[in-house]
Amino acid sequence: MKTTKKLTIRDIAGAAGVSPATVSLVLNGKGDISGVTRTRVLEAVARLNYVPRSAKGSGEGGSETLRFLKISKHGHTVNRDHSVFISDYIDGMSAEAIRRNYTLEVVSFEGQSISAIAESLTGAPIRGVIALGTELTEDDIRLIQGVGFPTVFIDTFYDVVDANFVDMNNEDAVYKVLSRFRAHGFERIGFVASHVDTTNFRLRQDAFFKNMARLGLKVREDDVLSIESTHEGAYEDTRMLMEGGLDLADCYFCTNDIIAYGFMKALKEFGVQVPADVSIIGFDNLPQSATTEPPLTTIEVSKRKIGYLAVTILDDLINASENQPSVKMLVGADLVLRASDGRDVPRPAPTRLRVAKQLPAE
Amino acid sequence: MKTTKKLTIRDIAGAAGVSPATVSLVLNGKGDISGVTRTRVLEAVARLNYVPRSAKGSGEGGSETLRFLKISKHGHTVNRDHSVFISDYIDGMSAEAIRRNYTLEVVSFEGQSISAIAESLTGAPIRGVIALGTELTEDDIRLIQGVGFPTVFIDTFYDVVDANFVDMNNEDAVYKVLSRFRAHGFERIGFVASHVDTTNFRLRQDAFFKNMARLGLKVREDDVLSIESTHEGAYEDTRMLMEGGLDLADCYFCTNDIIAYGFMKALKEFGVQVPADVSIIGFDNLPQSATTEPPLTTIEVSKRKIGYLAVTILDDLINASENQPSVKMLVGADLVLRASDGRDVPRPAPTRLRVAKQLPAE
DNA sequence: CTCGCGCTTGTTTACTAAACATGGGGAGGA
DNA sequence: TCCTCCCCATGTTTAGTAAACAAGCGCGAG
Repeated sequence: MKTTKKLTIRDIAGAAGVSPATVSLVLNGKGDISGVTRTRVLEAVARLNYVPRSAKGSGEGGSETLRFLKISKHGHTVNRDHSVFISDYIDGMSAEAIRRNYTLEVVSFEGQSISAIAESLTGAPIRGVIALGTELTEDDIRLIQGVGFPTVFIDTFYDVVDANFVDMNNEDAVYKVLSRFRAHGFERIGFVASHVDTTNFRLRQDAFFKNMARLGLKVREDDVLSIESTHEGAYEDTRMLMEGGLDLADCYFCTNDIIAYGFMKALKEFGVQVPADVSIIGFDNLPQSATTEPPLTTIEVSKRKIGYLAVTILDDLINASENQPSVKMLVGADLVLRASDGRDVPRPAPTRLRVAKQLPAE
Repeated sequence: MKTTKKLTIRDIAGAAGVSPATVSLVLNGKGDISGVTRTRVLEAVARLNYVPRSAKGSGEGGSETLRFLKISKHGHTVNRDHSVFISDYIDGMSAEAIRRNYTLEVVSFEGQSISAIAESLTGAPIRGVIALGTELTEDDIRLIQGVGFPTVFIDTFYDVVDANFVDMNNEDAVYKVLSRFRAHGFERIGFVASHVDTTNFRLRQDAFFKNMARLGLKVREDDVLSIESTHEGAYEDTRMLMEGGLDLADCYFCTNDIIAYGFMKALKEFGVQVPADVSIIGFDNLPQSATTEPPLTTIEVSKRKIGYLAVTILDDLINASENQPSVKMLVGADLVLRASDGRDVPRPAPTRLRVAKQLPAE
């Protein structure tokens, strides 16, 4: 007879209302267990403070663990405003990690040096690393990869760096934005850049110029603005620009949604109507973009897909029997149409003649 | 009441002594079914001559077939000289298709119009398409994709086209070539382009200029040559250039190995020593490159990996429950060092002063 | 104290119950 | 007679368990 002191998996099963086999499957991340049942089991484990009989000190399942490094060097882009997309990345990674019998652990770094981060990996009981590369430089990436674990970087992309990347396809996304503006017949297409230098912001700006050329559109130098990337900073910088007598373009593509919110807020205070006076398209489709005034047309990136593909590529690296060529993946994005880009609200600017262009098939 | 004439899966289940769900799993190759049980079910199916209600006339297993379109529009690059890399693509695709329970069928097209190719797909009993995109234009790609099957294009890559691609990373590969030449201290780095316009050739040429700039190297306009892309054509064109008094650069990166063979053969006939007088690096690592005189330093692309990844992405598309963002993948490559690039054979050109540059870590 | 055996604990395999999705057939209406 | 719509039969999928299996712990005997 077991004592009342020593818990077994059968006690957890009874407490959770499932079979012992199900508890085992949950604890080992195997089988097809629904989220509801999994939660119930894990709650029973926590409540009863169950420790498996064969538990190792702390190496529980460690040899099959993937570590996600959530790295925020300066917090300008990896911050609470963007926690929803970090969460989407994690959802995508977690689902696929579980499917492939890995445990995904998440380790956050805020302000730590990259060498400290690299050092935290040394000797860690993990099989591979997925690193959030938003705020990482090329050298950062080489340093993390130099630790020697199979590694995939997400939310960043560098040419000629021999590493594995999964990132959004900024170029294709910006092409969709600018095609949209061109379809509206806008001639002065502006861009709101960010003071902060991250890879994706830079890629987006490069894509702006490249696609303007590709679409046969001219860029006016003073239609390219640069403002702070926090909501408050974007708002203040835009106010200052407006106070400085900014001559508005027909429309602006903003580097990301946070910048677009601040930009729109300041425009509103100066009596500028969006999209009647100036159209705006953002990038990220944060949840708030559906509820801004007006709701923001924006680019939706499938962050879950990025997370999923990162685990796919990482698993290949882990299981490869020989040296693998690096793989760089770009995940496409969709334009989410809302009110801010001006489709249904004609621009009431009688002092300016708009030349109708041939509209691409839409 | 069902008649004795019309069998259902429930009759088979009864006859085999299993549940209808198990019969379904057996017939669809899913689930974890033991060999004993599977045999029992299949015997009952055969004995009772069961035909599923939704059976198509000749579609036995056909719905799980992937079709590889081997498309040669003009044969300048998709030809016998390159059959080894087509074969590598197929090997990679085939192994992964089998692993995912697909049949890979290969259909060759030589000189046919793209609309005829698209038409051959209409109504075909297949689940998805992988198309060799080497000689395809953007419009070709849109036409094939317009048929409506899940489709992945390999050996090509287009920005802003909303399609799925798996291609070699030309930019990273060319960076390795030029880094190598720079490491040798070469100042006049030449490029041998191809008369034929395919995406990869164009990407390779773009990458040449881009990486020369990135590495702080100057391009001399007359060091960029353009010759025919067949072995014979490359040889003749080079002979003509030499007869026209070509002033040779220190080294040349050739668009592909076939071009490099013809180029080297003609140089040899004019008494030019490779790599003593001029160094050469090719691209593709065809088997012959190991046995040329001298053996050719070249770029090795893992074509099997490309084939493998194409099936991976295609399977995701086929199984997706909702519209998927396009995915564009670039597979890295390795520089295969042989004799042709001049590492161990100093250039005996006393009439020209070579300025030593600081060598990057190698 | 050590060794061997039996039993407990946890895991895995292979199947099914039940829910879900699809399409065929029948009935009704034009 | 033909066409359309709705319902139900058929087949598939999801998620859980029974039962078999594997490993190791604990207890008893020498």
